[in-house]
Amino acid sequence: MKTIGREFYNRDSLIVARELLGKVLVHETEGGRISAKIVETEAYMGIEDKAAHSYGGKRTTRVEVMYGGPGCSYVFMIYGMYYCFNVVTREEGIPQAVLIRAVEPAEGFEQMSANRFQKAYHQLSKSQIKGLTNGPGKLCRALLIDKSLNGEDLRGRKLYIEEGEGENFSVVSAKRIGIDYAGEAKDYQWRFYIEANPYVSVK
DNA sequence: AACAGGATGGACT
DNA sequence: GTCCATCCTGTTT
Repeated sequence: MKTIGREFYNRDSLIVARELLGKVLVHETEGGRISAKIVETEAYMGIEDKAAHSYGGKRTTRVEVMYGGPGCSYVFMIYGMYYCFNVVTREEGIPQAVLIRAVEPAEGFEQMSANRFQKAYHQLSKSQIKGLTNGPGKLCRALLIDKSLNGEDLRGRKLYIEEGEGENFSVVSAKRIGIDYAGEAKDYQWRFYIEANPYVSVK
């Protein structure tokens, strides 16, 4: 399958967020290949977006990779126990990103199951299967994504995104999640997901 | 189904 | 010292 190139990411997050739906996130780990289809994303539009970590041009150690070139990862810790995985968009100096909020498992079910619940996949309950990767913190656990992958070039051999099957689906846009502090920006419909997909975090 | 509360630590002021 | 781009569990409708 074809890895997605730099120019794909060198556009506004609002476009990239939509187009990442249906693409496949791959992590080649020591325990094998884990992959999953991207089913829910959120656009963070940088300087003018009150919900973005880079709002107002804020430039700290944490957000530094958002100012780098397109197609790198931005991984940050949230609430002391979870990580969130983003793809950096736009050219160097313009700090935008797309948060990957939910994915649908494709390969590496046993590893994901162990990473999330320390159990074999066939031992999972129905709710555990449904909850395997349907949230930004959950998918990072399942795919073994942590701070050590911050700034990783997503066109490398370790962590990358591939073209999907090109199947047809409808895209739903909705308000972003968990950003009530962001003033009027909290109501922007900058979250996108594949309609009726069971792994979407919030309908 | 909806809500309440707690876990837990790094980044930032 | 305060704030999180979250998740899980228990309790109440």
